[in-house]
Amino acid sequence: MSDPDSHPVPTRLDHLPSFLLTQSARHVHRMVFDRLDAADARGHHYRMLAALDEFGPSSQVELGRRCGLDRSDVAAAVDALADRRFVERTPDPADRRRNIISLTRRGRNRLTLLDDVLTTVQNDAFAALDADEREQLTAMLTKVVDHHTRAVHEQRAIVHES
Amino acid sequence: MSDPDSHPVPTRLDHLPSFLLTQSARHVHRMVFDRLDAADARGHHYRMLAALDEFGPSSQVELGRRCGLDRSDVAAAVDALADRRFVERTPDPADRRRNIISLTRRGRNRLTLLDDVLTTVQNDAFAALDADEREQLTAMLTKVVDHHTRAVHEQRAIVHES
DNA sequence: CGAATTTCAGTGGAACTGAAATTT
DNA sequence: CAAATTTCAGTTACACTGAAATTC
Repeated sequence: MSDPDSHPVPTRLDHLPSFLLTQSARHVHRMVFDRLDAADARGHHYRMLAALDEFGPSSQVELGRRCGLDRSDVAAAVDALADRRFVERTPDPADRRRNIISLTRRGRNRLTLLDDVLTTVQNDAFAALDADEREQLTAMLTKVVDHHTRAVHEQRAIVHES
Repeated sequence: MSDPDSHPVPTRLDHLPSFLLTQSARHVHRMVFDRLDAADARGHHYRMLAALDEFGPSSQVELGRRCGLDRSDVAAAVDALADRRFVERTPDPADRRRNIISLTRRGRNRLTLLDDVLTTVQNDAFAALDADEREQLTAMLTKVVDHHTRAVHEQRAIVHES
């Protein structure tokens, strides 16, 4: 009671995957956030730059889907990156509803810098795990994410059939 | 382009543990949230009831530490549970700064109900993993969480030494 | 005095909803 | 007409900060 460091977690929670997942995500997210913040960046900045680098110029919805950003938040995120000349936003001549977002040279350099930041923070955030364990972890988290993504697809397919 | 279901994730992110962790936590959290919402509950309600059930009556800070709730959010959470008679808040006669939070019989029943909800949703949220994989996952997430918790302790110890 | 507990007011990132305007 | 894209205004759960009041 008098020891401020004694706060055992209820075993019920201690064995609850969803709780462990939420807690660890919180810790890791905070570390990532702090490091990116020190570099004047946000998590979705890195994600968007990475998506543009790998898949080339794309529309905003496409970009949002690729890096797990809500349709409605892409606009502001692109604004922030365009303000600093990391990306360019140009109207699509072939479909005038769309904007085409493309990576600039500055954006590519920025991505390289953030790559370093992210690599470093992974080592700190997952210092408790050795290389094997990290691979196991990513493998299982990948399964979880894929399963959910597939579920969303099926849901959408049902809607489309109606 | 025309296929709305084609939104591959950049491989850079696909292999980034922090990204996978955040994404899966988001999916799982949403499922848990929805089920609990249907039962008129929040995640921290379950956590608090579980902590009270396992460790017995405790102060609010203690409760917060045990279930990962910020000191400042415990008050409102206790309010919500006390309003529905799931917990009782009584001043501690031995230390009048403290409130003692204790589980009521209704609270215990509530916990039983939420136990069912949580067990069910785990099966859905982690349906992509078999029993072995789930154990591996929880084992590794436990390591990650413990490591971070320990880091926080050390930080506090340093502050205390000054 | 310092330290701990409760409490409140407020901040801020993040995910999301709904809807309007434009274009296909 | 319906459907897709961008955009904006607003909501909400959540984690957190800072500070006041009380008590040890």
